[in-house]
Amino acid sequence: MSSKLNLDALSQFEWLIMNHLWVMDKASAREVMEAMPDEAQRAYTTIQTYLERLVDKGYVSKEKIGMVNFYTTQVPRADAVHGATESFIERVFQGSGTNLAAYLLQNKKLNPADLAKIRAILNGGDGND
Amino acid sequence: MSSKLNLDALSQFEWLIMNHLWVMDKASAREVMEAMPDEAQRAYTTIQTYLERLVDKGYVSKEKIGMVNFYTTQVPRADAVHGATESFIERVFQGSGTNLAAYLLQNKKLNPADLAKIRAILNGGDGND
DNA sequence: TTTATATTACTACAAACGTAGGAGAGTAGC
DNA sequence: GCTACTCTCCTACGTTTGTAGTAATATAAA
Repeated sequence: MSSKLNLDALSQFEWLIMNHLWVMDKASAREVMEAMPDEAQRAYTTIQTYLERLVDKGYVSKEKIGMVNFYTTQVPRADAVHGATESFIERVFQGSGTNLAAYLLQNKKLNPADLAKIRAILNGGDGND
Repeated sequence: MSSKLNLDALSQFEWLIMNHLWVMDKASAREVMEAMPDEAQRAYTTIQTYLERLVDKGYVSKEKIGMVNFYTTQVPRADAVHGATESFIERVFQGSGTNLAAYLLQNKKLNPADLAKIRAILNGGDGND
C-alpha cells in the first residue's frame, strides 16, 4: 500500500467537505459550496478556509486554473474511512469490530434487502452484489 | 453551580475517562487516573480537569466524601454509544448503518466465534447468547 | 472605461480540547 | 506543633475547530 503520511484525523465538517470532493473529483470552492446539503450551508469563505486546511493537512491538493482554485483529494476515501472506523471502534466499542457489528445488527432496523446483503456477505465472503 | 450545559458529544479523551467510570461506578480522580492504560497516562490534575468538565457537561455527577470527590456517571453508556454511533455513521457512512455493517463484515477478520454470533443475531432477532 | 461581480489570500476570533501548574486546606506522622 | 503529603479549586495556555470578514485583484457587463 502507499505510504502513510502523518495524517491527522478529519474533523466533523471536514468530513462533509471531503465526502463531496471524493465524488466530485476536482472541484472549486463554489462547486463544493453548492453541493453541500442545507444543514451544512456555510459562508463561501468558510468553505474556502476548510479547503485550504485540508490542503495543509495533505488530504487535498489544489491547482489554479485561470484565477480559480480547483481541489482534488489526495487520500483515498477507503483510507480515511478505515482510519476513522478503527479509531471509533477503539474508543466506543473497546476495540472490537465484532461488538460494533453486533450492535448494528441488533439496533438498526434492517429491511429485507439489507438483511439479504448482509447474509450474502456472510456466505459469499466478499459481498459484492 | 450544577448548571447544565447542553450535552455535547464526548471528545476523544473524555471517552477514555467515561469508559472507566462506566465500569467503576463512583470513583475518585486518583482511582480513575490509576485505571488509565499506559498510553493514556496524564497528570493528576489533567484527570481532574476532565472529570470536572464531564460534570459541567452533565455526563457525570460528583459527591464529596470527606475531602475527596467521587464521580459517578449520569448518562447510560448505551445512550452515549448510540449518539456517537449515529453521528459516526452519518459522517463516514452516508447515514447508512447497513453500509457500516457491510464494511465491517468485509474488512474485519472475523473468527468463527464472531461469525457464529453474527449469524445468531441475524437468525434469532435479538442476538443474546 | 466605469461598474458590478467573483475569487483569492490573509486575518480574526470565540469555543472546545488537551494539558497541567500553583495556592491553599486538610491529614497523618514524628 | 511542625512537616510531608494529598486533594480540591482555580487559573492558564497552546492548538484545533468552526465560522467568517476584508482587501486586493481579475473579469464580465454596460
